[in-house]
Amino acid sequence: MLKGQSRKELSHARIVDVASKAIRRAGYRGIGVADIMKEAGLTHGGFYAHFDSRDALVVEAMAKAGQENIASLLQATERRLTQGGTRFQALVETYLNAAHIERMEDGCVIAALSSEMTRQEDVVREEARRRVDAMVALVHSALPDGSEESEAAVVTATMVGALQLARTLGGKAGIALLAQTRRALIGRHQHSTHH
Amino acid sequence: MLKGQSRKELSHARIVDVASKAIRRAGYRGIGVADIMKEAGLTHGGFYAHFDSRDALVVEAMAKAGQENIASLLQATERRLTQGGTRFQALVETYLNAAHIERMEDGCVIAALSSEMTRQEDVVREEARRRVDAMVALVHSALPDGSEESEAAVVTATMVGALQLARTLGGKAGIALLAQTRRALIGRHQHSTHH
DNA sequence: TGTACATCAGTGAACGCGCGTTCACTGATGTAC
DNA sequence: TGTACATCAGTGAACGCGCGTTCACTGATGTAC
Repeated sequence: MLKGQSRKELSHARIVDVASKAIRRAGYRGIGVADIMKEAGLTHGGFYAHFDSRDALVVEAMAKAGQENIASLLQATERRLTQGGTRFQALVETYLNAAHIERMEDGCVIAALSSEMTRQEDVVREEARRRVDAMVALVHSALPDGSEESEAAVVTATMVGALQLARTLGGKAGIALLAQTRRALIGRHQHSTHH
Repeated sequence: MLKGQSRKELSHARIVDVASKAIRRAGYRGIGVADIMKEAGLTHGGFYAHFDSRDALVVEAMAKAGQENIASLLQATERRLTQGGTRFQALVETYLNAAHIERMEDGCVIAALSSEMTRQEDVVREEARRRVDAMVALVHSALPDGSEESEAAVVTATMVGALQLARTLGGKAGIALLAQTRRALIGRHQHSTHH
């Protein structure tokens, strides 16, 4: 057997992938072990050969979701950059895009889960913290050189909060909130190149 | 019987009060009907004489929590105003106070539940929308005359997002994020009196 | 003022269901010789 | 190359538990006369 990944590793990756979408769509407790296994083409009995507990899967699923988020934000930002504007502007326009209101399962894991994070077991909370740190670092990297990390944290909080409220409001009000938040963030940071 | 509230009304109010704290502490699904009734000094069997369903209680609990939030923000803002500063500054300093990180059960119902709101049944989502609208209106009323409601919505999103991330980060990082967000919001809006 | 009855608020057992977890087993894959 | 055996990944029934909801019943409160 010389394949890059064993059969078990492939199954494992499929389960984590399904779970990373499930927790974003339905929340930490919104989908059960049996459903996740089924969606991954397996039966629930085999679950504990892959994970010590449901929470162990949740941790891996959050990590996967966060890494996907960062990768696709970087990629979309790069694409948008070719159309002019600053890197920060491109990031904000990608994250606060109206399309991000729907398809939560492919969206930001922090926006999907943040108000539930403090209520999770320690291992899960720790991963949540890592996700927030990684997102802040990404925003920081898009801000002009010399910007403070704390500034990136405020921007992150604004984007996450706006996306959540836009989802709750829904419809035109939601889209309008995202648009207004984009304008506010971009307007505010366009002159900050001389930091 | 000439009391202002009947025995049943008193029980009802107690149940709603317990639930309004429970959902903020533990989330929409974090506490069961039986526990809520017990905490209100009753047994679970009587629940359905008060509410058509668990969700019906959740709606009332959210409304209660939101009204309490607004009342106590107004009160605390007023108190802080006597020490100088603008009304907006007083509101931001109240909401983004380090004390708000803990004691979630007495804190902002939106920050406690926002990422779960989109996943609830319609009646609950509708109440969630009302809570967001009410909070935006409160922020709007604290901004200088002539400010746009959309500006208030962005501020609300920023405060809610910052509080959630601060809770997730915890410790010094959380407190620092709140402080930084306070500074950002207040600095940005202190010159906007001439709107 | 007292008795008889009706209504009301709450009790506690029971229901059906879904969930996380365990475990004895099976069929497929890989290894020894 | 072929046979015998060991390991591995996954199966499916079963467990204990907690939850929302229902319901027959009880004790207290209020009303009629």
